[in-house]
Amino acid sequence: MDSDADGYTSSAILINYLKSIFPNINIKWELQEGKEHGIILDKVPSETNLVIVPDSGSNQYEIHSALKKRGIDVIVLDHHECEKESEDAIVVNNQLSPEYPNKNFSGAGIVYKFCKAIDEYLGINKADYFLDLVAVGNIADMMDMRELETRYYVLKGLESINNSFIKALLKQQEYSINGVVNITNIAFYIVPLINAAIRVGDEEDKINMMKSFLESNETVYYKKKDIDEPIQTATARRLYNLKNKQNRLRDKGVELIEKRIEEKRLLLNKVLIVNVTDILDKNLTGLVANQISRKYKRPVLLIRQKEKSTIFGGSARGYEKGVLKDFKQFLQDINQFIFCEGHKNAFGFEIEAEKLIEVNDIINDLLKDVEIDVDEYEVDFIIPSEQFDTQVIYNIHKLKDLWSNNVEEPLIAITKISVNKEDIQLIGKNKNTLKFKNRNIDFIKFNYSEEEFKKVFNGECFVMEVVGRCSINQWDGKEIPQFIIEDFNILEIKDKEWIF
DNA sequence: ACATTTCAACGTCACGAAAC
DNA sequence: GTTTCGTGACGTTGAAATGT
Repeated sequence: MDSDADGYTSSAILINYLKSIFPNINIKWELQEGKEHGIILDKVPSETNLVIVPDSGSNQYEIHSALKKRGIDVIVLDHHECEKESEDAIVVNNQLSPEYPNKNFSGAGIVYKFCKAIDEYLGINKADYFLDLVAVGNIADMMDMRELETRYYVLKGLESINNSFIKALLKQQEYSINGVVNITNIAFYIVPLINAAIRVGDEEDKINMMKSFLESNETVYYKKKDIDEPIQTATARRLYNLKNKQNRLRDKGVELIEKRIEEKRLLLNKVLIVNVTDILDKNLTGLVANQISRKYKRPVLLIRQKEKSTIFGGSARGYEKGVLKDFKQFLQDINQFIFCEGHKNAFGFEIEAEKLIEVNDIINDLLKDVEIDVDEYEVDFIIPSEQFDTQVIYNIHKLKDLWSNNVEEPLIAITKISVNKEDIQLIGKNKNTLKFKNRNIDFIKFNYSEEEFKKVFNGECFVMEVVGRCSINQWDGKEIPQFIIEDFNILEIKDKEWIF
């Protein structure tokens, strides 16, 4: 099984399902150690009858043939693109089938469909019980949620969480999740825990995670409280701590890279290209790249020399708020990379070492007239403040369970807001939350420092435009509609404006 | 989410007893 | 008299737990 969240969930669906209908079935599972995918030939035990590969393995043609020669059947349950259908394995892959229109269904989804087919064959209905795992797998694998079938199963899965480990993870995060099990909360508070275990956990952590997904009824001694607790509870807590550990490691990495950027004066470039060979853990490259691009407000390429070769590989991040909205396309158009694969603003790449300097020059030339670190927002709605009311907020909030990958919560610009100085304040324990009221709606901006406040709000009345998102603040049993500011602009400073 | 508090592990240093 | 070894106090560090 693959070592990513979709790999874990798809394998768990398969094993849990098979065990539920064939209680005496003998299943052995094997974890992939690194980022490799598919079957490892040497790890297939000699007495094996059947190998099933969830979430990968479509293109392991030679391995399929080798296993076939040993008299072992292979079933591939995959959603990754590949050249052709293997002749020596049974391949279930939505990308290969012209008959099956849904190309945005992850490994967990394909495994579910496979179980559904067994259901039909046996005249039973057991696969649906595992839709919670289907949901987590598809959310984790960033499937396009505009795909109606995928979204249907995801929402259905989240309606009833059956898996004891997902339950334990939700319990661990109950403070943040606040009882709302929707796509956003799974994506922000559950999936990152699984990913943290995969990135910075050790072998034992990963095995415990899989056991937990497999509904193991093992208990673990919890020394601090002197009790035995279910492995699911212990693992959920462990993953939470691993997430903290990951954050610390990430921040340490960011510090090192920042130092390098300064020493090498890399900010003179429009796109940051930083060599991180030997100074940054491989598993953290993407996370660190995120932080760096956010901090310096520009796209970043963290590169690393591939062992014993002249090729550099690495992790790229676009600056989403910036002028370049599709960094991958931008780099592909330069035509110098061996490949760029992944999402628009988060992807991996490889390039010949000798081309790096040239690429840097090309980028600087292409962007020579562009101010790279300026924020530019693509908003979904522009609403003049006099048309903005609480009804808008309620209407958007009603849809909160739909927000997901490619179905993002709308980003809204409110224009022509006029506020008097005395209606603007810094609140909170740390005095770092900006708040003002306009036409009876609270506008909030988090993390706004006192010195910034003094510098910017220097005058009597301010005309501004803001971009941000609608939300409803639930506090003390009350629901208060509010607008969370992401960024704002002051257009004009005037004398005080009287309402009457 | 993030800050703060608590806990556990580790290294090191000093001291003294035992070994040489 | 010198070296080695073990022990325990102490401080440092990072992990884990808790609190809001």
